[in-house]
Amino acid sequence: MASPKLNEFIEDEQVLAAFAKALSHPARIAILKVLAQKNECICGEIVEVLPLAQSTVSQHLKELKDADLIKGAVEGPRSCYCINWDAFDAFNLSFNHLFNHLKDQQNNTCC
Amino acid sequence: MASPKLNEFIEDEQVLAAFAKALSHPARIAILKVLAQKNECICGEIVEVLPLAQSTVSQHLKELKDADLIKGAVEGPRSCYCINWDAFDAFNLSFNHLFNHLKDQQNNTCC
DNA sequence: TAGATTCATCGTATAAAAACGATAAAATAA
DNA sequence: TTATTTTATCGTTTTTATACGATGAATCTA
Repeated sequence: MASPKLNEFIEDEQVLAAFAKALSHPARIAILKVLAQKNECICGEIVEVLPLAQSTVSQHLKELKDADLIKGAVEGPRSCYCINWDAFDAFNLSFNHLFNHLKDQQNNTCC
Repeated sequence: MASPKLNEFIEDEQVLAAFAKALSHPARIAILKVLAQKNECICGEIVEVLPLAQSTVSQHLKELKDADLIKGAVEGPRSCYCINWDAFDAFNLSFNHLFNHLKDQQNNTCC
């Protein structure tokens, strides 16, 4: 009965929603900030600065990776992560498109 | 055990995450588009163009309202909704700040 | 080789989100 | 006044998200 009907919305809206979902938890925003600041870093460094268990951080990293916002590379026993700027720019563009699209029709005479 | 630790992140990240969460479902993005296009409209008009039940649409409207992205006014037996442009602009600004903040530190030499 | 590090994944528990039908409240229309 | 319209809310079900500890695989170090 509670089957998500995401597929019944248009592609564009699904893509944007997926991006927004990736940013919908403060831990994931914090992770992006850390990655931007350090340029690249391993999972353990992120765990150090977040109030979350290692397994939880790893899960958040996976979600960011699934959303294509970050890249990960195995380096020996470690995993090195960094922001995927190309995808990031594309998403930023999509967002600006939505904002501009909405603003284009702005009309302050509403209820 | 799964108690959300949202409060342990900084205010700024929480605000952004809450905004992103409001946009994290295609139905809510679609609703914003309809509102922008029609400038204002009642719940029933939105229900007509979405593949969701009235109660579900009402729920999504409530979430957008809780996030302060839209305003609602009772008009007799109907509810008229429209975009809250002030809050919307503020959120857009916050998002751009995040994007710019991250981009400022961009350095393509990563793993 | 043996022990230590690092991290992804599994299992599990709890909370939140998503969806619907039914219903009640409010206002309009007959 | 009675019936109709409109929509928010309640109750419920299903799915997804969040969080943690434990474990195993991979690599490094002693």
